[in-house]
Amino acid sequence: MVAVMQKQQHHTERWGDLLDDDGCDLDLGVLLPPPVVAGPDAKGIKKVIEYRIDAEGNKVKVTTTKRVRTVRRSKNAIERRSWSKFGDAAKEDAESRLTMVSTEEILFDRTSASGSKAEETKVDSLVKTDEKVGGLLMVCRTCGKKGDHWTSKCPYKDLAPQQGESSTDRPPSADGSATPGKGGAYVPVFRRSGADRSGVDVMRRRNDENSIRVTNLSEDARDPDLAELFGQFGPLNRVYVALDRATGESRGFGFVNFVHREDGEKAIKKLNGYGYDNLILCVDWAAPRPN
DNA sequence: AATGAGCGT
Repeated sequence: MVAVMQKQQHHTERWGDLLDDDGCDLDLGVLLPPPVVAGPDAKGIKKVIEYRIDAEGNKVKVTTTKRVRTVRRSKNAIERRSWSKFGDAAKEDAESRLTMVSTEEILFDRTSASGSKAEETKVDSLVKTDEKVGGLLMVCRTCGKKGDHWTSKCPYKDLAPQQGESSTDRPPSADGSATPGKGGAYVPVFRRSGADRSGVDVMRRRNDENSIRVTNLSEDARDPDLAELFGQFGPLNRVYVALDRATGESRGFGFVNFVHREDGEKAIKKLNGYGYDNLILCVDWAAPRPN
């Protein structure tokens, strides 16, 4: 709300006279009283009293009253202030070193990914050789099928026990073919005699379910940084910052897998929109990983 | 603006 409170007597000087040669109104400040600022008070009301010259050259007192936007922090932002420090800030005496003015010249150009054609061709031929050999040797350790798929591609691989567990249940048969059950029907490892059938410890599923995607990561945030930041909410299965394979630079996003989904929920609520390094994190559930 | 690796009988 701007109100012209009071017109004072007609000023004899004209705009042109008040301006210097460049048209700058440098002299105005001298001719007019300085503005007076009051508040904002408890209700956020701020008053400014200033003097101006209006279009007709009249000296005018202007009182401006407005409600000033109070600095409103999100509940999360307030709560974050009570967090214990992590990263560099956790180090003793770090406070004074965290923020500094750099005199370095900083270039923002990014080098393009390198990799020569010659190398690629070489790798290609190696892969072909491998496949020839692999075609003969490829026997899935989980289901015993030959020449069909690698162990890691086995449709039963998610049900396979952890390495070193119950693998002694059934030594490989003499002919080298692994683990067909009695009568020839396939018996998954976890159902074979002596195996723990509780389905709790033995079934090792790769848990990609509680996977969270973090984008807008700063260039120098790495796995341990994510682990530290997200680990505050609960145990993690995995932390991964996507790197450019050629340059090793961070691609600015990453993933975090929580053991418990609720912890993931909390992390998203608290960290989405959270400023980390110089950027505002974007945190949400990740889309399932493609094959 | 943006959705992840590698191991290899």
